Parts: sequence; C-alpha cells; structure tokens
Amino acid sequence: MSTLQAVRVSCCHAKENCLDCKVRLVSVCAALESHELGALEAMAQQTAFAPKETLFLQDHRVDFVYNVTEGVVRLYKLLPDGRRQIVGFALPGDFLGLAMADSYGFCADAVGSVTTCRFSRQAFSSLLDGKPHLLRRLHEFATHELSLAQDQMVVLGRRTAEEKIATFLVGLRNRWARLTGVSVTVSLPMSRQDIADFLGLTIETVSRTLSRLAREKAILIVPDGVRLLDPQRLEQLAET
Amino acid sequence: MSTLQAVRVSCCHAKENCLDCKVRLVSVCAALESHELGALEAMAQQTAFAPKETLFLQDHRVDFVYNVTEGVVRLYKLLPDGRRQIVGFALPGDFLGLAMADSYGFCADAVGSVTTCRFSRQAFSSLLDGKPHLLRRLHEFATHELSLAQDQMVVLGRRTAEEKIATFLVGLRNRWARLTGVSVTVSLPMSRQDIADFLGLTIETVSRTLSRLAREKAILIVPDGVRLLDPQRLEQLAET
DNA sequence: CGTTGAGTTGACCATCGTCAACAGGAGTGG
DNA sequence: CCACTCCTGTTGACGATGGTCAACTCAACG
Repeated sequence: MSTLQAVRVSCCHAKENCLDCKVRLVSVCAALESHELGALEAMAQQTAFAPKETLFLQDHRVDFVYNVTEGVVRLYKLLPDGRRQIVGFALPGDFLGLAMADSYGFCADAVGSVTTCRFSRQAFSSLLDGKPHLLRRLHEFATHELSLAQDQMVVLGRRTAEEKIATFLVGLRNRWARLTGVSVTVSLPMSRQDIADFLGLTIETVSRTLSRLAREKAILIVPDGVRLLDPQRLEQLAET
Repeated sequence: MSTLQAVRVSCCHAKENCLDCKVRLVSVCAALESHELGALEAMAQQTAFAPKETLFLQDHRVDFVYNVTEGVVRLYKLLPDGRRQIVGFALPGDFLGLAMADSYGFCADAVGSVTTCRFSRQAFSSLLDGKPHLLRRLHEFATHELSLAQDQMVVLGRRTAEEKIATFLVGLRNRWARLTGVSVTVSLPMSRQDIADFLGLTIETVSRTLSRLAREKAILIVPDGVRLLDPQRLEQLAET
C-alpha cells in the first residue's frame, strides 16, 4: 500500500467547497473573506494519501503546498546513517510549505489515511502577492510553528524521558482539543517509533515509560491512544 | 554592570544612517529601497546593552522589536526548576520580534556588548501594514529561523556530544562567514555554560569534548574562540 | 496455521551527568 | 606588590539514565 499514488479525489466531492471545509476556520484560509474563497477554490485540489504514503521529500523542488484536512502527517529529517528526527506532526488545519521556499526542508508522509487541499506553489504564491492579509496569516502560522519548535528544543535538550512523554501527551491532547473538542482520551495514530524519534528516545524507552505511567495509574493504554487518568500529574511533569 | 540600564546612544551618532548601516544588506531592512529608509530611520533608536544585560524577558509584553547591529544575544527558555535551554544566538543582522506577537516567547540578554536598532512594535507593525515586501522579508526571516530550529532539533534529539560540538562550531563558522568573511578561527563570545545549554549538554561534557578535539588536533583552543585545524573532520561529524 | 510487524519486557552496558578538586586570570584591597 | 577572592574552565572518579541486544507476546493477514 505504501507505493500507492496520491489520488485526486473526484468521486463524490469533485468540487470541495471551502465554505463547508471542516478546517477552514483553524487554517490559513480563515484569512480570506467568503467572497475571496473562489480564487482559492479554483486552484485547490483535494488530494488523498494512503497510510505511509509520501507527500514530499526533503530537498526536493517545491511544486505544491498543502493544507491538511484529515489525518496526521509525520515531518522528519534523516541523518546519513539513518538516524531520524521527527520535527513535527501536522494535524488537520496545519499548512505544509509555510516557507514558500524552493525546496522542502524535511520529508513528510502520511501516518494514517490523510486528505489534503493541495495548491501549486506558483499559483499560491501569486495569490499571496495580491493578498497581504493572507501573507500575514501565513506569517502567524510560521511564527507559531517556530514557537512550537523552540518548545520542542527545551523538551529535547533539557527534559527526562518521563517528562518528554508527559509533555508529548499533554501537548497532543491540547492540539486535538482545538479540533475535536476536549477529551481525556488522546488519539495516538503514530507508532512508538515515531514517538521515540520525535522525543529523542528509543522505542524501548517510550514503551517502558508508557508502561510505568500506566502501572502508576497516570494513564490507561487503549487501542491507538491513551486515556489520561491523572492529567494533573502529567501537566506537572510537562510544566514549563 | 549587569544592572546597567539600556542607553539611547546619542553622543556621536544620534541619527544613525540606515544607508551606512553595516548590517542593512543582511537584515530585514534590505527589503526597503533607499527612498523608503527614511520612514524606518525616523522610528529607529540606537540602543546599546552591556554584557549580560537583559533585552527582554519571556512572557513580557512586546513593546519593542530589535535589529541586532553588533554583538551576540543569547535567547533562552527556563524551566521552573532552573534548567535552561538556549534556543539560539542572535548575531548582527538578526531580528528579534519576528512574531510581532503580544508577548516574547523567550528571554534575551547580551552575551558581550551589544548594540541594536530598536523600534516600537506598534510603529513597526504599522509600517508593515503598508509594505507587503517588508512583511515578505520578515516572513522569510521567520521561516529561516524555523529551519534553523528544526536543524537544532536534530542536533538535540539525535546527535552525540562530539557531533553536537562539531555541528555547533561549523554552524557558527558559517554564520560568521556571511558577516565577517571566511575564517578558520571561530569566535566564541559565549561561555561554556551557554554552549552546554544550547546543545543539551553539561559544561563538563562541553569542556571535555573540546579538550579531546584539541588533543586530537581537530581544533586549537584560543582565547574567546577556537581555530578549526581539521575542518573536514568537523564537517564530517556535522554532516546532515 | 505460519509469517510478519508492532509492542513489551528484561539483562546488560555506555554515554553522559554529578560531584569534587584544582588551575589560572581578573579584580580588589591591605 | 602581593594576598585574597571570585569566576570560569578543566580534569578525574563515580554513577544513573537511557541505549543496546535479545527474547517474547499478540494481532493482522495471507
């Protein structure tokens, strides 16, 4: 399945409507008024990706930028010897290609099934030239990403394994909360290896730490996620 | 000296001239044509900081944004128990306040003596509203910072102590090269503790690793810096 | 029913952190 | 001028956190 090509979704919603879009209000598109959405719709392509399918590779030419509408995308960098660092997980509403640069700064592939709203970089860049408020929105997104990256630098450089896991769970819960409402169950569609590569740990340490937190009744491990039994304890561990 | 107030430099260059500015071409100001610089000059204040003096604190209201013109600024976040992560070093030409947000995301203080070009956030933001090309330049700077932060995530999460030091030295050499020309001697105005807090190490590990690299003739430790005796070896260690 | 891949757990170990002692330079005051 | 302190940096001994290697379980799937 991992070799499937990205498909232009065309069956039942050939012309997705921006106004109906579930993520419009949390994504860059919110910068545009209803009457401006036409220009965006005209250049948007609904594109679906199968689990593990690649959206783009590091250092490749940027032909498209993406707005994630469903699913989770893994963003990562590789060292020559195969070590991997995941620099982020993109959730629905997140924008890939903020830099509008010539080449991608990292690899991106779908964790589970993913749908995106895809734009040719050139067309999007031109639209940007005429819409400073859209550029400002893009800039806000970029600085928000920068802020997340700096928080993650603290996690990677100065936190213990247990704190890393707690920070990850609490952070992900808060991100999901913006999208799907508050819940004590945190969906973890990514693998243990992904979590390890995000937190600068090994898969064994992630597994052991989750097991210990479960043994101590701070969390309950459920299929594809965890339930936070003692959010306070976790928030304490994650506290900035 | 660390309690000195920031001073408005006014003696010999009360009205600094943007056209003469050493860092104009590498800083955000390069987005403006000569005839647009007047508006910038009108709102700029040359401001100097003594070694260790604070430019701003995390979570404080953003009244000013800064363009570093001389010296090095340490940017860092603190955990409640005092652990510190340096998220970056700002060199001449770097801009502090990219986010144009309501509060600073990190603390900033001068490593050695620092001079900056300071703008009221409000005035700068207004200027931005009328100058989309300046906003675009700011956005480029923000995404460049994001890219550096992601590189640093790889360093913090997936590199050994020796690789971290090598990556730091090579990276800093390359940044100085843009400003002062190519040199095999890398100026290190920051302390060992600063380097440790940037790389997620302890001061002892930094000291030991530098000593070992010196013993193995990869570097030569000189006052306030190191000379790269075997750049190839270091670049190999730093290789992405 | 065998294979595969993800996850868990245990035993052992190495890298890096902790703690402590010491060296050298800058600044200060007798 | 010299003794003294303070601060930064270096080095050594030891230890703990997290990594490595290996065995095992379990679910999915052909």
